Amino acid sequence: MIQELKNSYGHLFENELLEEINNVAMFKEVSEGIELIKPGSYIKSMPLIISGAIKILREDHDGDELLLYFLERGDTCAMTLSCCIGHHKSEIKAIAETDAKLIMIPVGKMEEWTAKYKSWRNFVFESYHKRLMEAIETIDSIAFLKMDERLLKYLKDKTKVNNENVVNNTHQEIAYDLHTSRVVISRLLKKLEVEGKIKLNRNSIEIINL
Amino acid sequence: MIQELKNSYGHLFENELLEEINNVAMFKEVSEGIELIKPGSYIKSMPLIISGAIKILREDHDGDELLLYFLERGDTCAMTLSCCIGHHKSEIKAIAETDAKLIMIPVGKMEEWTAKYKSWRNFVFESYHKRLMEAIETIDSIAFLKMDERLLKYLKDKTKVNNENVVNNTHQEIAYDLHTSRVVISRLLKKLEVEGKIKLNRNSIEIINL
DNA sequence: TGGTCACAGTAACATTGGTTACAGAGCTCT
DNA sequence: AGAGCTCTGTAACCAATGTTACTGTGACCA
Repeated sequence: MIQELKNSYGHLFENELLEEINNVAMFKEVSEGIELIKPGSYIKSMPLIISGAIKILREDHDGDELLLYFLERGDTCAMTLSCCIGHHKSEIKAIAETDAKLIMIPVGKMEEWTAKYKSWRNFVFESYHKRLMEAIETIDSIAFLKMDERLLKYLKDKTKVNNENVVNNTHQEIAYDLHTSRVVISRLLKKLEVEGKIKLNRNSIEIINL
Repeated sequence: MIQELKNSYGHLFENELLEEINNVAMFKEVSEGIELIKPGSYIKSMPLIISGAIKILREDHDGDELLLYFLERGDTCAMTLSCCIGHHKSEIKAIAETDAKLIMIPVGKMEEWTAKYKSWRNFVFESYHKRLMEAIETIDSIAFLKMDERLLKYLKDKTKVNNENVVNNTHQEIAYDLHTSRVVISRLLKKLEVEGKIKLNRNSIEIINL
């Protein structure tokens, strides 16, 4: 584990902290589609992402959902952070977007490291900042963009986190993430295909030129 | 200053920290409508709110804006926090919603106190958590609610932070906060008046029963 | 090979929200 | 009182998005 840890977090943490993490943390591999966090649950450990991507969703009382953002290598979940520290319930849902490798850190250590390591404090603050900015960026998208622009942004984000130019999703799945209906997505995707920006196939979308 | 500080933050911080704050911080009074933070600016001190309310807005490239949330007594600005610590630019706009009293803490002390005082760390983390939750609540509103419900929520929030059952705003001002048009707001307000929930006057809205 | 199923395409329509235009009402200043 | 201003009410219309319903098609399986 120590090697993977160093690859992803070596530039952030001093050796002593890396050692500590290596001693107490648990390595975890998850497959695409696995639900990592359920809304309303309490969380006992905090994930550092080594590889892969996690998608973070918000769910309303009717079970409607909306994609908030993706987490990637070097990221951690700010919601988990504050749940661990403040002992709040999770307010979000996390699903493995791809197969992913995680390092799970027990809650107890976090408070201790926050006092002890400046690099850890910086990491935690930086994580909060990034997540807050992502949430605000999501607000921008919903408030200021029309659905066609949101869809474009979605496709771009997807290709980025998946690191390939094919999006393997049905129109219905995309509709859930953007909190709209399947028909709307089909309509807009068709338009993008006519414009030559994408190529539509069953269960997948090939990105030509966004 | 020390007395007002103790009234608002005495339950959060130990005496030693309160003393330190008292020594280095600057007391500041602002009038309603004053712009405290401009988007794109760098921030050199962090405000603790003693009284009054601050409204936090997001602005897009065209100057369109959207209300994110209000800050009240006991709150601080998470954006300022991360700007100070991470030396990022401000991504938001802050305007005094009412006359307000603030205590301004110089950036330099924050890092120091984070290492030194557990209560300060908790305060900072708790602030981040609250702001992240407020941002997500805003996402909920935009994504899941229709304009009439958003307007209702807005009126409720307003009466809460202003602590009175009259909202002193024009329809145009409300429209800006909710990022819609004046006509839409007038239309919906009229509907609420017909339903007996509010009473409309020039430049103000009396809340009867939301 | 035919049945079944999930997925995608499309039309027709409903609803919400945004736009334009104009009239009237209240305030302020002279 | 009258001019000029801002604010509000309302109608008519338009655009974007959501809904319903139906069709076709590829994939898979018995």
